[in-house]
Amino acid sequence: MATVTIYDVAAKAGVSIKSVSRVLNNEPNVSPTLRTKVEEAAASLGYRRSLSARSLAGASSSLIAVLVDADLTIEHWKSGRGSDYLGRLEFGALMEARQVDYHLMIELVDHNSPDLERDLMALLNSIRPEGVILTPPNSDNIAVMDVLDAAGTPYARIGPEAAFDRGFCIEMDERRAALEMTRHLIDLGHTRIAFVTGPVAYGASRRRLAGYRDAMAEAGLEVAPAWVVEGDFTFNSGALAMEKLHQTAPDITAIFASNDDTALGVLQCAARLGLSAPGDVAVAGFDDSPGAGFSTPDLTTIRQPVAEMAAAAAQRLIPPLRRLLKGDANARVIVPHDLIERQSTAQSVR
Amino acid sequence: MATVTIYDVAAKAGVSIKSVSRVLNNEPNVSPTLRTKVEEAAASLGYRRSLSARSLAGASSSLIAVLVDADLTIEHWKSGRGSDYLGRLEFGALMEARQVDYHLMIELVDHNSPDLERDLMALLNSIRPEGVILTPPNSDNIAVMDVLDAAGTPYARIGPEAAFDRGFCIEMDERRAALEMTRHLIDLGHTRIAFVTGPVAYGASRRRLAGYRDAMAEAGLEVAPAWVVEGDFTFNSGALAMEKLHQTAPDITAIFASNDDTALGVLQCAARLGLSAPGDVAVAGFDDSPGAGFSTPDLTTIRQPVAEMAAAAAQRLIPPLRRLLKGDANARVIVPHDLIERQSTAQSVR
DNA sequence: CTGAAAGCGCTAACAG
DNA sequence: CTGTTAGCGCTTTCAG
Repeated sequence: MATVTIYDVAAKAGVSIKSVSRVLNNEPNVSPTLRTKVEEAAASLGYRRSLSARSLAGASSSLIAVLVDADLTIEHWKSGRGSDYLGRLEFGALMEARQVDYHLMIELVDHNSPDLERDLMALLNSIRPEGVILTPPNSDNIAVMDVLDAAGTPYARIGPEAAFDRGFCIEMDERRAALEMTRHLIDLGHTRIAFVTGPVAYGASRRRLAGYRDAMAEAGLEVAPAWVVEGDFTFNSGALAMEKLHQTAPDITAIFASNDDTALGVLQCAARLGLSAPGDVAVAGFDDSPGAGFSTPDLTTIRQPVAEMAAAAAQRLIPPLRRLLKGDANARVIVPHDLIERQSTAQSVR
Repeated sequence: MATVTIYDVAAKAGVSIKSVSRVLNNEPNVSPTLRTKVEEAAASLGYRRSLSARSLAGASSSLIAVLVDADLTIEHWKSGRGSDYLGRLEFGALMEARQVDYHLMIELVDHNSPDLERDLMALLNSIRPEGVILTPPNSDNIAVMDVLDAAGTPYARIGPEAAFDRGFCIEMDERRAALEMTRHLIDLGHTRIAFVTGPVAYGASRRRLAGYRDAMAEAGLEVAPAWVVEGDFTFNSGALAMEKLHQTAPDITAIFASNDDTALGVLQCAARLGLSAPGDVAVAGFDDSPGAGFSTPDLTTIRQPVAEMAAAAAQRLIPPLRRLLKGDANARVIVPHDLIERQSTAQSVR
């Protein structure tokens, strides 16, 4: 396992190490002959540049760091609310990164740790990533962005809520998606459509609610106050909302919940109340979380394009990829979503 | 953003860089005074060693690579069968790694690419990880293990199927878990219990089936041939199995499916056939995938301790952590699982 | 117990 | 177009 170094390649090709370096980095001023010689030597030796040497010598570290929130992850488990969000995110970023030999490093941060800034600074100091991908809730963490800006490290924020002038913002149009889903229900013949919100503190909740209202207004449908019930993105809150709606607005024919967990709760409670879905009440969710496809009935929902968002982030953070984007590398990107139609909204209203 | 180097710390502490290095690496022969001085200087400067410099100078790279299969991930999405497996795995490894300032790198590999060996070798050459975590199906990829062995890079295999003498094997006792689940059904009063298998090619499938048979035998219950139906870990195969069982073995009172997706399919088909669960038929799954907690009824299942397995892997791969393990660092680890009792097996047989 | 010197593999600046 | 010379920040010799 003798390590193959640039010297070995240079020796084999009969040139200087600088020439090898030039070829490897696609620098100008290299004769085709030399290029060929070097490439052949490198290939035959199975040579690969050492990341650390490169990084130490001042070139790119070829590293993208993904900052994942520890608290949120733990909370998700405890509440039994896991998702493949992270897996999809990483995959999307990785598919881009691997093309140009970049690597992905996953780091845990506590978004409300008092040492956050010190820790983050230390992290940057120690691994020197070329770019950082911020996942919620760190996508909106001012302290994190400040440290990153101070370090001069570019960052992409997945699903940011505000301050859209900082970093690269990679989003989906949640308001629009909620509008489309509501419109979908209206097209199915529903007119009395209830909405279960998420926690008011979340911008996503507010945007989804706004989209619902947009669609209703657009169709000239009034929204009775009783139709909008507060939830908190959990299964339980969905069940409670269903119960409440059953009492205060029994004449509704469709319920649009702010996320899938909530919608699943609605579904379960409806069954308990003897209401069939979609027969008595159509139900729609948001996120396309795992499980949405396996409920009875399976859930009509909006698929968040997580992998695509991560890919867009990677394209903006990795210089060789950004160059390919040319002028399209806007700082704010809206990635298209999908409406996935399943059984929970299957038939039109009787 | 002037980078803080070991020289800055040495200057501030009034010692040589070698002394700083000694303190940082917990080397012997350091006077307490010196140690304190250095530690204070380092802390006040917010100093953090550069990973690349350390790695280049021949010390540990402080890197653990996680090899994730690209094909499998893509396939999971297409089939709508996402899970939080990867998220849990990374979290478990990260919680250990961060304690000793190790980092996690995620790499995609195609387990059946023809260039697998070349690519992997190049990867090792370029990032020089201290250890590698192999996730299925690469946990059993001989070619991968050969490359790793040749490079002298330690590796931990999550959920290996065979060749238990290679690398660190981190497993759960699937046979035992299946036995316990079956026993649980028997304790509930069931005697006619069906089993839906996974794909025969998977060792996990075979072990789960064996556990089922163990428990039945142990209770002196015979297994009618019609009770064991072949599935393939998908939702659809569960629905098909339920249909088949309804025709060929209508008198069964419980169904144990090899994984949650399959169990969810069973559940849905049962509902379609007018069978209530758990009233007419109790249903149990395996994996505790997201969604298992949100079905109607929610699913009794076995929780795979993925995070714990990853933690065990990290402990064995990261030298400073392994030292803490002392003699307990066996090459083969069985991590305890949990049986999660939910509504789908709620009441005992009528 | 402590320090000075050498060099890991690479790129950057400066020559030719 | 190509090569030489210094380092990057650290750990490892090897001397005190």
